[in-house]
Amino acid sequence: MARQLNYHDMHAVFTRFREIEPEPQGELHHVNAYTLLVAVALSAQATDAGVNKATGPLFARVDHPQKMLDLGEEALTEAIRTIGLYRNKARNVMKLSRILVEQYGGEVPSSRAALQSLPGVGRKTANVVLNMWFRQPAQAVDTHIFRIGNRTGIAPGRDVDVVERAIEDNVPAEFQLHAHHWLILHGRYICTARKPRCAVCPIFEWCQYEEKTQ
DNA sequence: ATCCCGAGGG
DNA sequence: CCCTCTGGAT
Repeated sequence: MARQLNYHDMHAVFTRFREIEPEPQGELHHVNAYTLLVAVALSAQATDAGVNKATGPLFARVDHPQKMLDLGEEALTEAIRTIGLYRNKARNVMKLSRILVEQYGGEVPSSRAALQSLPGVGRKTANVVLNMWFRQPAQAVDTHIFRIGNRTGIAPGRDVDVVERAIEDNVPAEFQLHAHHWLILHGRYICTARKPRCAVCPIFEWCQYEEKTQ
């Protein structure tokens, strides 16, 4: 496993990310806090492109938890069938929508505890909503960030909560808010799981990945 | 540790 | 064919 990069190298790495993309954006389609929450919940073990394909038509009509209740679980299941794990996801989104209507006035709560108490919403999903909607420096650790953290030395750790803490503790404060999307986009397009594109990697000189090419 | 699960890429 | 994709609940 890679060693944690020191402060100097961490600063250099994120400075490079910022030079390439000053305002990194997520790629999950959404129109408000509710649709963001649903989109992120649907994105488990699925690609953003795959989720967007299903949520485009869905969110055009359903952009509020009450409308989701009106739509019904059968129709939702059909609408998201092309996404993986669709039965569990449809069931969870229906339950979650009911809770939002009955307990939160149809709004998406802004506390981690409230978010994580929703069915189908774990720590990662809660962190993404906290980061993207409520603009908190929450560090969601997904498959990309776990892989990259360990390959590069940006945030090494055997499990996700160790990686999450490594990011909180070692990413310089000025980069905390955008760290999530910089790392996601790097993982999606450069440091891919299968054949990482080391030849075009902007942080190659700091990377500790033992199997890196070039 | 296992299950859920379709789409896309190699 | 096999692997991967912004995980969560049991």
